Amino acid sequence: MTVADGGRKHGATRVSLLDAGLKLFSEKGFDGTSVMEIEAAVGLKPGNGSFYRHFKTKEDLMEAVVHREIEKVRAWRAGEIVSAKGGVSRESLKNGLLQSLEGMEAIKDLMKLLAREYGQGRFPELMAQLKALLLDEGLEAFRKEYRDAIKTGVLRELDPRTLSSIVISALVGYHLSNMYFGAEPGGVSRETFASGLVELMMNKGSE
Amino acid sequence: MTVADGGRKHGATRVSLLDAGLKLFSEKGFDGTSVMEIEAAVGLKPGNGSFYRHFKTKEDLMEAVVHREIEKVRAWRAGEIVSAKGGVSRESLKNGLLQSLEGMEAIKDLMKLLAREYGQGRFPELMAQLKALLLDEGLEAFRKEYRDAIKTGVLRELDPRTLSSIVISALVGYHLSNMYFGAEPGGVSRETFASGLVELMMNKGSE
DNA sequence: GTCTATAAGTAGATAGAC
DNA sequence: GTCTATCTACTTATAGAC
Repeated sequence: MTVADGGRKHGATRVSLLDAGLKLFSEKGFDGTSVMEIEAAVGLKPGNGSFYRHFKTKEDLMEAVVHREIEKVRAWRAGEIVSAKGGVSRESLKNGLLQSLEGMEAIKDLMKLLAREYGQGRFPELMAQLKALLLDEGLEAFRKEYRDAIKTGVLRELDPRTLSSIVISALVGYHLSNMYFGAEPGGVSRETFASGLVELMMNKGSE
Repeated sequence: MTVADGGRKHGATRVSLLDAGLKLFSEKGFDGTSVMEIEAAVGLKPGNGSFYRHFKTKEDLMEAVVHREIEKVRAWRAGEIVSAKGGVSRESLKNGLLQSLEGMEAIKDLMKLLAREYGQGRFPELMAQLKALLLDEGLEAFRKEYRDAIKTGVLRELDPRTLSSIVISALVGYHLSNMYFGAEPGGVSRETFASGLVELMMNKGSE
């Protein structure tokens, strides 16, 4: 047990419990998931409290689950700072949007968890962290990218903050609709959605 | 008890229970809300089961709550079919968007409830109804409105279905961000958001 | 229509054998 | 690190007095 990993305990069962926790909490909610179910999901005899050899409480598991997912997102973000140098094009914009949608897809369960538990008053610090990570940081990244592109006349003349807000809202809305209802809004595919959004963002003559 | 109201029972306590149910279920979830809490919220002595003189089960209250809210939405929609005749303008578009945002604001609790309980497997018919009401019908209304405006060259040349999907996704994303995080995405006000979105939708020279 | 009282079940959590 | 057994608290729901 090193200092660097903050006292993380190893063990396959612990990892399985984290996996099962993420899945069950996001599907059925924190309250809706019993420790018995979690035990059963990882092959432990349910109702015997073997769970408590790995986590102090159910809340404890919740925190560990979210922290692990947050680290995953941070790692993904770190490898993602490529930021198309050499100007903004239809293709680079579209790719950026699709990448964001894929990023959200990758943390589907985390987003579901957030949507389900946020505002309940429980885990306030955890949820604040998630909000900053998913909304604030994402918005800031878009804003920077669009600011310059607007100056060059490639993108429509619009306050970069407003444009970023619209774009990220559209992406989040599209993703959530997919996530919750299992269907693309209006049957519009990811590709078409991204292309259409790029079309709206760009000035007509621009390439 | 008339036939027309489907056997609705009158009584102030029942109405209070519906109000408290909507509030508590949307805030803390169905599982996270106990019958005791609901009783306490309406001034009944908690834990004595007086609740059960009004509703057969807790599930029963949930269904009654959602049905009442659905009726509210339908009534609101019915009075809403004004649909700016005489062409689409910047102002009429913006007003339409703002009206949609206000509509979502008005059913905030219902949307929160939907987000929290949908996909949990419980109340599947109820949730399917909500989805159709909020997403499908809203999208169809937008699509019809935009179809003609695109033909006249006022709006950008884009498949009406795609445009509707983008617009409704943006509105939903913006609203959810407000709802969950208590802050406008990027600090962009409703007015600015709607204006910006209209700007993106319209052709540059159009009025 | 609200109260007292309570039944029956299930939740989170612990002690200790193996 | 999993199992048996159990404690305590809380939940939904009911029976019956007023």
